Amino acid sequence: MKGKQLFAKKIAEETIGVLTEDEVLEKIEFPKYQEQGDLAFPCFELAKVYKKNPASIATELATKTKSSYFSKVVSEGPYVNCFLNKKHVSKEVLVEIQTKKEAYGSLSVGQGEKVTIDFSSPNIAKPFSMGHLRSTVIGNAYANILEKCGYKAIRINHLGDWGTQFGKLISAYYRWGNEQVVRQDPIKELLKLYVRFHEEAEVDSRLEEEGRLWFLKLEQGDKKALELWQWFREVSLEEFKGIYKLLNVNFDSYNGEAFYNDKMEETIQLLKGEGLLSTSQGAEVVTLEEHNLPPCLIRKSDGATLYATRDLTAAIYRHKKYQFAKSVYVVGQEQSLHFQQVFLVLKKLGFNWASQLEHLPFGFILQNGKKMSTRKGKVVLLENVLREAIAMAEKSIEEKNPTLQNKSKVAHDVGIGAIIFQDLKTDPQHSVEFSLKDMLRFEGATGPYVQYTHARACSILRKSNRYNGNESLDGLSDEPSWSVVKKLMDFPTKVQESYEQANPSEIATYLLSLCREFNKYYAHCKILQEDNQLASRLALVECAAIVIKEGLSLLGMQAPSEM
RNA sequence: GUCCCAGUAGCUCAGCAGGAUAGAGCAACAGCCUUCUAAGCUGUGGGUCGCAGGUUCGAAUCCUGCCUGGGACGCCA
Repeated sequence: MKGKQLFAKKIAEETIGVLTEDEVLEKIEFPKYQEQGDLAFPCFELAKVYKKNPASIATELATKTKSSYFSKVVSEGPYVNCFLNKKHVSKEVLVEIQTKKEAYGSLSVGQGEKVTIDFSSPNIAKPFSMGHLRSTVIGNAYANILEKCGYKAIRINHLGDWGTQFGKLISAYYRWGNEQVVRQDPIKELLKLYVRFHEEAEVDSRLEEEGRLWFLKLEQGDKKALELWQWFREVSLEEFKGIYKLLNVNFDSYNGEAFYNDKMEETIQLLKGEGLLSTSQGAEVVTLEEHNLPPCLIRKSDGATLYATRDLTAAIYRHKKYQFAKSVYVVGQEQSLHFQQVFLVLKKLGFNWASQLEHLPFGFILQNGKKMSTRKGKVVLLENVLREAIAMAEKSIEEKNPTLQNKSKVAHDVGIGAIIFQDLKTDPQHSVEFSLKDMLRFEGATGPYVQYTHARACSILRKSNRYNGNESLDGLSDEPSWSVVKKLMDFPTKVQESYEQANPSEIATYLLSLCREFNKYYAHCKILQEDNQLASRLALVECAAIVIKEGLSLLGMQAPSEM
């Protein structure tokens, strides 16, 4: 990275009055092909100013740009190509990583400020679906990235534990439910009831009515309704916590929608006080005509509250409680309009912190090109998938490394890692077709591939019994190791990009490229070989292990040292 | 109908604050384990970057229109 800065400085010195150092820095690119060097500066812009052809400008600049940091600077067509001094730069990079260890790549932009991050948020009495998996792993990874950037992340699981759906469920339970049956396998039975409700409601419209009525009762504190709700919530949460344990995800708060019940009246009064509420078709709404958006529904015509009311209340509560610098919602893209509305209503209420709210949408998990639907009962249960992944990892270990210690722990880390990585490697915004086959794949561009690379690196370090990381090194200048060093140099930039774009997949794809380079290196160089480069090679292996482990940790994955 | 998102190799995806020869993985085929973990590495084949215009010295990348798929659009969340 310093090389880039220096290159920019040198170029700027030669183009005084035309380009500033920062402008040069912006234009510098990384050539695609190794023969073209490590850094490149295109001269098209200068050609316009100097009214000369870019190639001759490049030639001129190339001869003038010199530093002990560069091994050579040459022109190639309209580009000035810079080759860094491999030995010099690699030594500096390796020492930096060895010194900073897992703190390598950390940023301080957050300055310890708080960011609340609302993610996972499954619905009570429904199975934990693949869609919630996305929210969970993306949210958790983004929270880790925020922390890497100096923020204090507050992880909030905004449980879907309130709403009309519970009226429907209670109604269904009273119609067809049986306590014994539900106790045996709560979520599965409750889902059955929920699905049946929707099936029957299609032919009998009175059911919808009844469901709404039960929810109203629930909201008014009806004892029987509350008891059932409480029961549904408890058994569900228990099951969810099992999944979080498997995924190794923790929350600072499980305050779901119900938590805001007694706080919503205040929000409604606030809206009323500001004169924002109006009545429309019997419901109370905040109009957003000036933004060309449909109105935000605050209270239904039957007096019950809505999703938006709860989200408004939650935002206000969270700001009061945490004084966040940012508040992020990792929720599916189908809710984009909803968040747009909620954020605008808060702005209309005069909260200047409304601009610090951010919806981080993600795409659907599709089945045959269509969104999965819980209502029709067509869901793939996450827990089964996780268990299957672990079992497959176990089988793999039996085949490949039967004498491994800690087999079950490693199988867990690898199986879960495969699932998490599969999800995080694609851009969150993109919808993805559900594929069990891809999730359970351990070869190629997968989590286990990255973990395996790490384990290999660790294995070498273990075998080099004399290496302790304190040997003085003189750097490496061969091509295979240089490719790895360049990747290692990229890590801080990637951390920053993944933060700025709120995109964990930046880290995942980066790790794949680093591992690819490392594995090439591993295949082509004998590392444990007694010569005067041994310490440098081992340092390279150690640094690769550090960065891979830290990268995986940002994604919420473990990095076993053997597998 | 209005708005949002996507369309890159047979499949899954990178690349998209414009830049040199469009990259991986899977699948197919051909190789590499008496030497650091073969969950790996090497090679071969495979592309009108949805279509048509435009901006630019230069477009997969930016703009406009169209086509295709998905989603959202008042009492679900």
